[in-house]
Amino acid sequence: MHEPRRKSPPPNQPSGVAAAPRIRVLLPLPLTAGAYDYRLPPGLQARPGSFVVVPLGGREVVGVAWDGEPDPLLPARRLKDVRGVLDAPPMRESLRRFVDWVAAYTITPPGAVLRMAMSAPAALEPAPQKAGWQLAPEALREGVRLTPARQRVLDHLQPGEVRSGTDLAEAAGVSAGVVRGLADAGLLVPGLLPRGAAFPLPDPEHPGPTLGPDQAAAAEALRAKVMSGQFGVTLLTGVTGSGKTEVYLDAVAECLRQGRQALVLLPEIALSAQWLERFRRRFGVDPALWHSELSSRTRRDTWRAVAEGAAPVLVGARSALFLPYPDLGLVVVDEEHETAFKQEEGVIYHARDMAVVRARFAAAACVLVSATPSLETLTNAETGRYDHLHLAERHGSAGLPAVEAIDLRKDPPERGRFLSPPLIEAVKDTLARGEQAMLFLNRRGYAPLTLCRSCGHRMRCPNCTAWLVEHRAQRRLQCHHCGHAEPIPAQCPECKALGSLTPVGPGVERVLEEVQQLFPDARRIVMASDTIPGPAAAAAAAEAIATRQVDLIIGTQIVAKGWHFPHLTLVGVVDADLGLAGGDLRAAERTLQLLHQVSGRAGRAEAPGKVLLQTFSPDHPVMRALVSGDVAAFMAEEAAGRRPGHWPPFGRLAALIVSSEDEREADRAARDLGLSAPRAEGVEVLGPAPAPLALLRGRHRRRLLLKARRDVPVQPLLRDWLHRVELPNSVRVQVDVDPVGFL
DNA sequence: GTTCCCGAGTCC
DNA sequence: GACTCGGGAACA
Repeated sequence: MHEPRRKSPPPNQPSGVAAAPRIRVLLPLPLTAGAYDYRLPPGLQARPGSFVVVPLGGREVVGVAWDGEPDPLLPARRLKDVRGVLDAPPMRESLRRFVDWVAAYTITPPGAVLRMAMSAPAALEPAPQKAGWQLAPEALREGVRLTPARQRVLDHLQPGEVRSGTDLAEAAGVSAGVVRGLADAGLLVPGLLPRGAAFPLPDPEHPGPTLGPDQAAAAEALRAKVMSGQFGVTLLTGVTGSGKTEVYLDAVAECLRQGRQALVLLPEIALSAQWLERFRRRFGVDPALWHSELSSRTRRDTWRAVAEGAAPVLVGARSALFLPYPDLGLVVVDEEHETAFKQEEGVIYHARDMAVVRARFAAAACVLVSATPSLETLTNAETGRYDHLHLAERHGSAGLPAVEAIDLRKDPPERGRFLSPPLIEAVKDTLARGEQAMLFLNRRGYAPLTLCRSCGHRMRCPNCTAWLVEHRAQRRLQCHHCGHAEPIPAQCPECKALGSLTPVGPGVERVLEEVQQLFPDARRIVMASDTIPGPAAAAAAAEAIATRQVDLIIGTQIVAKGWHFPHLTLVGVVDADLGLAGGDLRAAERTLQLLHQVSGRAGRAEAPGKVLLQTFSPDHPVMRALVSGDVAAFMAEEAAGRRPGHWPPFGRLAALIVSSEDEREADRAARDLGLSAPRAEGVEVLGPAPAPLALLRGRHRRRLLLKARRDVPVQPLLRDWLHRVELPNSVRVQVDVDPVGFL
């Protein structure tokens, strides 16, 4: 660990008559009191945003000089001195205001939010300088005879220029040994590499793909938004395959011309190999990336490059919202309806909503992109808060796939099987034509439930309210909510019957097994989070499919992400009803979005696509909307259902999750919270009730739901409420403002 | 009497 | 989040 370079106060400064000024310092810790006050000793300069080193308890912590007035009532003897000011670009006002805003909105200590904005502490240290090679002085090189390889190396260096050995060897097309040899001969001498040149600059004028007429019109409108230099939100919609990405990349280009930075948020950055390929085609280089799996070194370099403005385009997961862009001009949220944008742990926030706020404080344009926008965003577009651009047609020659429902009551699969005769026929035809087919089932593993045939015992997780899922490849039963896994027992743990445990229901592994029997000659690939663990595997799978090394794709929801598989013409949804059960407010909306997205994988090139939905309720509004393609009508119906009860987006929700390892304590705490629930006009508290996962990772969970009219600010109510109730320390209360999903 | 471990409280 | 403090358990 390096000692950060910083300015320290000069020693033995005579203490003058005037008291040293005080400043507020926010520390990246979940301190409920917020910023602390410190004395700024003479000789140190700090303004809001400066990164400062301060004592806390017995240690030193890096924090940020914050806005606002220090508390004059705090006695001077309780104050400590700022120890130093770091030589790093100060945190901008737009980011400081964002941190405060997110903290207030999510009811989190501001320090906990600041921690997300200081996620690469090493970046605050000065960049270590790396060594490279430069030309030796002219005199030393005179009269030396050179091999062509050596000459090429020297030709790739300007006088005074420093390049790294590997970079130089690669540019000259020689081995590293040639560079080494030149150095040994004294023709190259060591030098220090310039800092911060790690990110190649995307070129907005790089020739990109040609846009179709309505793409061009939408791009023009977005460019105008960026050029205005003002905050504004635009919803960009269009059917899958209409080329929305190319349209917003054009806005990114405009942002670059303006000299500002652009941020693109993707729901699953690990699966975005094909997206990156499109970026490269448009700009000639790779963008800077940000996600949780970056190495600490890349993390540090990227954070610093962003802070210095050296990474003009950043593509990342939700945490990229908290990077220190000096002048953010555009924020794009692609697949804005995706629930992956909701952070469910720690600081609980929705990155799509926070992206809008981030853009507002930065005076940036914000673009929300989706083929199936959330009802929230759609409603904002309809009321005029957001502008709306729509691409009506698929780009190029591709048409929309034909969607049909297979009524499983009329066409049931064989006993113990999951593919119905019409779906099997369709797959057979597709393969016979030499085209690719995909079977979609949003369930990992072999079977979601394991049951004892003699006593009816069901294998469940000891830590969670969930069935254990059989994973046949590993011969284990796994819990998908905690880390629990156990071998498949030979006998029933309850009645001790031997060989009585039976898998019930399908998972992708079981569909694979069925497909192996039905189409033994088809080349198959399973795409699920456990078979595609990272970006490299995702890229390899996409490549194998695009180059027709695969005939049949069996996958969970990861196949729904924006892939472009030109030879895929049939998509079969094994269980279209999955996800509709359960009391979730958005179950129907989310199922529609997911199935629409999966359907969009079919027929993206010349050959027309076909989608078959296996369902027990072909008359369900979701199935009807998918078959007719009239998503707008479905969303209108959905809105009509939510408006009267003031359900989101026509009202506000906040969930309190009370949890404890002790079930009775959880119950008591939940009851106490229920008894002191806020009573106000337009506010209603539902519960307490067991949370849908009543037991999760060994904690018993109860849930209360606060529902309020749209015009009621819920944060003051929530803060008051939590203040009023004394709870034992073993009980944890999580506040989830605007909850999505059922956790 | 000594050591170790955990939960609670504090940090300006 | 990291540190200290203090009480109680476990040991000699």
